[in-house]
Parts: sequence; structure tokens; C-alpha cells
Amino acid sequence: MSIPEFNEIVEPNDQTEARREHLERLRDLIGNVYPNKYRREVLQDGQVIIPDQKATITNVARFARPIKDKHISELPEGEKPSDEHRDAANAELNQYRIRIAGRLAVPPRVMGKAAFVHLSDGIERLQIYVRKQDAKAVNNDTGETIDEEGTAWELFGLLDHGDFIGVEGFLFVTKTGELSVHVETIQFLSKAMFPMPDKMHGISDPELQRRFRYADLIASSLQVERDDLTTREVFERRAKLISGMRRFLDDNGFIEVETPMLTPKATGAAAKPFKTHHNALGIDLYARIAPELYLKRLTVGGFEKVYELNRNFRNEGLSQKHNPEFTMLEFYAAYMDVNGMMDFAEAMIKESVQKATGGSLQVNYDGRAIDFSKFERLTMKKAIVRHWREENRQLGNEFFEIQWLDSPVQVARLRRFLAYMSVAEVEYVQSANPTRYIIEDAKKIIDEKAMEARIKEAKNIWFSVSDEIQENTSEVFESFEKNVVELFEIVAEEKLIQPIFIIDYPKSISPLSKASPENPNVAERFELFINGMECANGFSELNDPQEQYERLIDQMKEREGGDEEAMVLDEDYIRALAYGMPPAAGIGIGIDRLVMLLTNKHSIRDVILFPHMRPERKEGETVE
RNA sequence: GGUCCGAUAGCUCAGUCGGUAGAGCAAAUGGCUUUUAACCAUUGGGUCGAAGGUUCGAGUCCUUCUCGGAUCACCA
Repeated sequence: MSIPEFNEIVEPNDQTEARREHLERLRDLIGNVYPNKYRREVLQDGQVIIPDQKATITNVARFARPIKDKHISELPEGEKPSDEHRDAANAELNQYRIRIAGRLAVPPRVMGKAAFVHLSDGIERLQIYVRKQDAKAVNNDTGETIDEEGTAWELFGLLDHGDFIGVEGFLFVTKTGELSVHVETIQFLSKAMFPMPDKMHGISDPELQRRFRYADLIASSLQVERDDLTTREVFERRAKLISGMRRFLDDNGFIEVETPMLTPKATGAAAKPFKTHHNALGIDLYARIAPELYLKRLTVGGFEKVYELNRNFRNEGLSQKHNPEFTMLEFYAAYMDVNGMMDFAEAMIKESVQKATGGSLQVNYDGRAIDFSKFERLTMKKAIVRHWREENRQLGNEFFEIQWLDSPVQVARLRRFLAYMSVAEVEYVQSANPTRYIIEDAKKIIDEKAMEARIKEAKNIWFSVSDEIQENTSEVFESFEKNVVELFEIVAEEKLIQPIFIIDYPKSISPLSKASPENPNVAERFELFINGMECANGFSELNDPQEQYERLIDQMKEREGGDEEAMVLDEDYIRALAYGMPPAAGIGIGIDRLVMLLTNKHSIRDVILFPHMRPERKEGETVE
């Protein structure tokens, strides 16, 4: 592996070379081109009224704008304020001496012996006005201003779009009514060697957006026009959602904890882990796939309400909805059951969504309104029936009278029908799941007459099923449960657009969940679906150590049977439960997916600052 | 892994039927002391993702490969 030259990283071309030359000329002019600090502040009558760390461009602009607005109200496009109003505004504004620093958000607009440019702190921008005869430069080696006439103007001429400078001067309003800083001293702070992203389009290639996130974020503050959230705003919204959730949990008596990221056993969820090795201990460790079992150990230990908001790692495929590391909020509350947890989670999500959106419970996702003000609750079977009937109506036939899928015969009938109607049979989509039922796709490839014939045949199959099914055996029952879940995924999942808790999961696929007191085959478990995405998963936690032991042993058997994602037995967890865990409910909430919904993003990589990508490869390098 | 789409100047993109490589922005030089996607004039800037093929001639057609995106299958 060869170490690249600086020039291979900052490749010389006409853009970078021009900037590099400017940097050298600046060095001759003012010395150190990367000084260590700049003191920002706002003064009135020699008194500091906004101190250094608070004197951001955003804060200064928000401080000064109301003063301007007192005299000059919002003007229509192209109209200028009267001299009288402007003089009044300036009389007040001129008394503030300000020192601000930021990045040149636009290329300098030079007009002979004066120039305008906007400085940005990433959020807001403030215009500065530099007049040749009024401005002095700062020597960065001595810290003193350079008295020589024209030095500041020369310095200004060597600035490029994207450079950082600090300026001192006074506030005023221009002829066109824009709040500005009349610059008296100018200090160079840092150079942008690369040209800034396109001011109209930003960075449009999604790969470059993610790979060079810093440049994408710069583009957020430079872009002139935009119709959706900038990248910066996406991540600000993400931060607000997360802080809203933390606040809600803290206010409700939860304590935030951190449990191991590197664990000797990958448990708590059904997933493949990343494996690593600890040299000193001489053991293999797994990046955690879920913090669940650790958090429940803490409820054993007496933390009645705990939460952890952090990363999980799963060594699985990447997709729009899947990143190898993703952020999950998990929390557990003693003495609560699944119903109490749904109430609580709903309240928490509502409040934090409002914090993130600035008050609204409605968001636009992909042209569709998603309404967080109402969370429906529906059993899995009812969801299947509801959405199956919708398909059925589209089909224009009404012979299916499914009740509530409460017998294996009904489930088997529906499943057989779907398998029969599958488009894969006519070899339209070779890779398609054979049980996938896509009516629109089917219509594309078979005409109406053929469709009618198929439906007729399906009808025969439908009624032939009952003879084959032997009810009331445990084997039939287990496959019945699995079929229900499968049907749910095929028929209903993608149609669950508005927030909905799906309840009554089969116990067999919920090894950490308690059974319902009403039905021993049903787990007290829910999943929250929004826009067809699973966003949360919770249940009444199983706290009987003996039963938990047996359920995990069953999982181990499935693992031996080839299910790589079945859970493994964690002996210490069983021991912990044996110390006694109070009845409790828990939930895991996929933060990235919620953020996607709140920011109208279709890819999880757009809501993760640095998503995992293939490494950059230079020409000539080969794949290993 | 399958299918579809894409890769042209530093950036965003055009490029007709196969016939001299284009625009805007950015850059360089000059002008302009209240502009704001500043403006005016001039100039430079290209291995058209890579390799091979067809052709008198390829950015354009064909084959293979690389990278990326979308989508399907697995998964939260």
C-alpha cells in the first residue's frame, strides 16, 4: 500500500492552483495564513453586549435585524427604502461595533474600489461591505493592523469563494435595504483549496453527497434556491427528534444508560453479527445486534425505567432501509404491559415529532400526507383481512368470504390462492417470491379472459383445501402461525401507511415476549408500521426464567435446523431473570426510519451522516 | 446475485442521422466606490469512465469490464 502524495489528494487543476497561488500571495502579505483564533463580539459604547462564543453570524443577524425592521419594513422585490428611513435605521445601527467571522458564502462581488460579499456561519448569512479606502488588513504574525494603504484591498482580492475571514466594523443598511457590516479591519482565517459546490444545484450526485458529506453540508449554506430540506436541515431535524425523545424519557423518570457494544454473544434480536477479536482477553467478540438483554438485566438490578439510544450493528445486506449500523432507541418500564407501552410510545413519538417539525404532526412523505396525530391498533389477522379484501375488490369478484382467519383452513385457502395467482407462474418476474401477489403486474401480462379463467381455477382450489387440512394438531397449528405472518407480510405490510400498531403476534416468533393472558398462543407484542416500514417493536417482557430458558432452547434448535438468525442461549441472562425481574414492557424504535419519514428521504443513507460505502478506488487499483 | 438507468471541462448539464467537443457557473486578465444568481469585455480549460471491436471516420454503434443509482430477492 503506497502513501498518496498531497497532490494526489488535493489534485492540481486550474481551480486548486489558482487558490494555492492566492494562499502563497496571502502568506507574503499577512504572514500566518492559518491563525489560531478570532475573537467575535458585539459592542455598544465600548461595552461587550454579545460575547465571543455567542457572537455567531446567526445571533448577530438575529440581534440586528429587528433594529433595522423598526425603521424599514419588508419591501416588495426591487423596491428600495427611502433615504429618510434608511438614515434613521443607520443612526441606530452605526452605534454597534461588531466582530464576526465566517465563510465566504458567495464569490466576492467587486466593483472597482468597493465590494460586497456574504459571510455564513452555516445557518445564516450576513453581508459585508468592503471599501478600499476604509479597510485595513490584520497581520497574522503580529496581530497588528497594517497601516499601509491598499493592503486590505489586496488581501480582499486574494479571497476565494469558501475562505474564512473575520471582520470588524459597524452595522448599516444598504440602499437596497439589506443589513450589512461596513468593514474596517479584515483578518484572513483559513483557505478553501477546493472550489465550492454549485450554488444553484449543490452536490447532486447522491454518491458524492454521502462520500463528501462535508461538502454537501457546505452546499446547504451556499445554495441559493431550494424546494426541500437542505442536508443540514435534515440532520438538524434528526437532532431535534432525538433530543425530544431524550427529554420526554428523562421527564418521565427514565435513566439513560450505556451497555456494551462489544459482546461475547450476539443476542436480543434475530440477525447476523459482526465478529471481532480481543487480543488481551483472547476471545472473540460480536458487535451488538441489540442491547435488549443488558437493559433487562438493569430492570432486574432495580432501574425501573431505563433507556439506551445508540447504535446497533447487523452484518446483513444494504438497502434503502438498511445500513450496517443504525440507531435504535430501546427502553424498558417496570410494571407496564404492552398496552401501557403503546400508549406511552405514542405520546412520546407525537411529542418528539412535533419538536422535530416545529409543531406539526403532519408530514409530507413522497407526496403523501402522514398523520402522526392518530395511531391505530389492529390485530395482525384483521390487517390481513382488511387489505386482502381491498385486493379482492380490485379483482371484481366477491366469492371469498374470509371471516377473521381464525382457522387453519381459512389461512391455508388464502395462502394457496395467492400462490396460484402469483405472477411468477407465468414467468414474468423470475426472481419473484412465488407467493407474491401483485394484481397490477398480473394484469400487464395476462388479458382479461385469461384472468377470469385463472380466478375460476383459483376458486376450485379454494374450496378443495378444506379436505386436506387436519385441524387441531400442533404441527398444523405451528405452520398456521407462520402462514399468518407470511400472509401479513405479503398482503398487508406495505399498505400500512398511517401510523398503526399491529398487535397479536404469534408466540413462536417472539421468544422474548410474554404470552397474552387471554390466548396462550399469542404474544403480547406489537410492531409499529408507518409508510409500510417497521418503525418500532415492543412487548410485555418475558420474565419467567424457566420459560425463557425453554424458549431460547427452542431457538437453538431452529439454529441447528439451519436458521442462522435464530437466537442463542445467554446463560447469564437466564441467571439474571432468576434473581427476579418485575413485570415490564419494552420497545425498540428505529430512529433512522423515523427520521426518513420526517425529512421525506427515501434512503436511510440520506439520514445517516457518514453511511458505509465501498472504499474509493483509484484508476488501476484492483479489487481484492 | 438478477433486471433497468447513468458516467462528457473544477461544478451542473447539452451533444440531432456516425462527420471539426458545446453552454451556464467557476477560474485567469482588465473595467466599474451601495451590489446581491452583480454586470461588461477578453482568455485559458477535455484521454468524452476503462479496454477492445465495427467503420474512411466513434462522445454517438457493438462486446467486455469498473464505478454509481434505481429496483427485485434476504434483513429492522
